Amino acid sequence: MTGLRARQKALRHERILDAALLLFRNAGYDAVRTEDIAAAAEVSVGTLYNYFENKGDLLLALVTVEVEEVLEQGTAVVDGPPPDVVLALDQLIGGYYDHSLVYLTKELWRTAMALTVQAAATPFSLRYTALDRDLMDQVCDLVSALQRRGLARADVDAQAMGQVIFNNLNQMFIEFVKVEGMTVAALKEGVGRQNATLAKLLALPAGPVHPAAPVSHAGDLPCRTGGAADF
Amino acid sequence: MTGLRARQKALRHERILDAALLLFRNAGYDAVRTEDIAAAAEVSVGTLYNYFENKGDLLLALVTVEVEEVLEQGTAVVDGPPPDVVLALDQLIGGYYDHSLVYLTKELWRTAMALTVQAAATPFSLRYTALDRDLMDQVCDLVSALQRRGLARADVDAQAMGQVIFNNLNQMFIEFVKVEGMTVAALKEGVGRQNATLAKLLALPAGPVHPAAPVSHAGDLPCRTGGAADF
DNA sequence: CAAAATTATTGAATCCCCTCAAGTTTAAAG
DNA sequence: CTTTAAACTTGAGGGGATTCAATAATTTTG
Repeated sequence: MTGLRARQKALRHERILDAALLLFRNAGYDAVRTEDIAAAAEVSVGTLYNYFENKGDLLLALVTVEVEEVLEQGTAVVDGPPPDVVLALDQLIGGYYDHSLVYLTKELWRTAMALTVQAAATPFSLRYTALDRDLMDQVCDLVSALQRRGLARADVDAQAMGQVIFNNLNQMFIEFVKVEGMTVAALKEGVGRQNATLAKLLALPAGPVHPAAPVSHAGDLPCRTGGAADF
Repeated sequence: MTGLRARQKALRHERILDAALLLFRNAGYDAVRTEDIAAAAEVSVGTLYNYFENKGDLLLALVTVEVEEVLEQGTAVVDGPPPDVVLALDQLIGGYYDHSLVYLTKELWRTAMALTVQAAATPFSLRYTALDRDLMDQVCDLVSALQRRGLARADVDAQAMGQVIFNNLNQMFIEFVKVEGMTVAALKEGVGRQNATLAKLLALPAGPVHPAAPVSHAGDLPCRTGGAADF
């Protein structure tokens, strides 16, 4: 069986995360002191910093759980999208948005997104950035899938289009969490209008397409986004 | 002539901003203490807080200057865009990007963008949000202008398309400032590829367009973005 | 099983942002 | 030119995140 030390470590780790989530949700990120979290988790402040780099990293650990679930949920849509560009985008992106407030509040999202922009390289900040990349790839994959099924123009760079769609939905989400009063429905409506505009352009031309310059697909491989870090 | 008090106030205000910019640029935002800024500006810490809400507000005051100049510079492109969608977008957006590192460093941009996401309602945070809105409107206006000149499909919602293009360029800028090693050229290349993809779809169809469902333009009025706050 | 080695925990001390009561300077009133 | 009022400046102190030297718990070794 696993050593005592390992078991205690896992227990403490979980107690800290649980305590942080509860306190953050109830009182808000800023109002919660590291001392409060430590007390609720029945450890000392020093121990808390043994498990997480800093207060922000603790929040990001919670956020990554949320994003992982969203990502998992999205695979179903990519694998079997509705037979329509608008519907497919609405379903994938709507799924993201619907899930976003299950664990976290807008205030926690604001703080988390702020942290990922500035915090250079804490473990969970890197993890979050990777997950963001995965989400973008998922959108790219959906565009590809729609093309393969003949539901969208094939002579379009699916990766570039996916990036645009993702960056837009991401930025719109930021606006959403910045405005306390805005509902998920309103967010969906705004993004829906933008996606409808793109979908219209992605629709197949009336006549049969002369297959000029179809973008190479590398078979059915999912499209991996060329990373900014590669530049 | 203006009273002594008013003159001293203006002087102090400027000294504080100058000192902050110099120190922030040289040492980085986090490494500079409010005490350092106060000392460099020859005021006390308390006075500094009489002029700005907090350390972040001081940075945002510097950022808004940058954005105001970018916005001003962009009007020329909207008023007389190059006769091609790709060129027009490259010129407007390239102008934004080229200007971005004149006063500020990537680190300062990261901090500033993080602040605008979380800081609900300090004076300069609101000011920055408004400027961001103006930038988005400028992109929308450019799309409109291209349509009016017959350079882009008229049956496209210019506002929605402008929002998408802006959100994308904005998000790409965030990625740019997150990666220290990435050059402006690399940023432009990435966004250029995305915009080229959109531009291709925006191009006029080969034959004469049957004017089905042209989006109403409300004359030549610039398009004001429906605000998130309106929901 | 006791001693040594390793790994974790602890909380007092440090650092920095920001506040506010007391003091100072400028302007207005008499 | 005083006196009074208004506006502004000041810096010590409060509060919270983070560190680290001392201490304790667990594991390994002989």
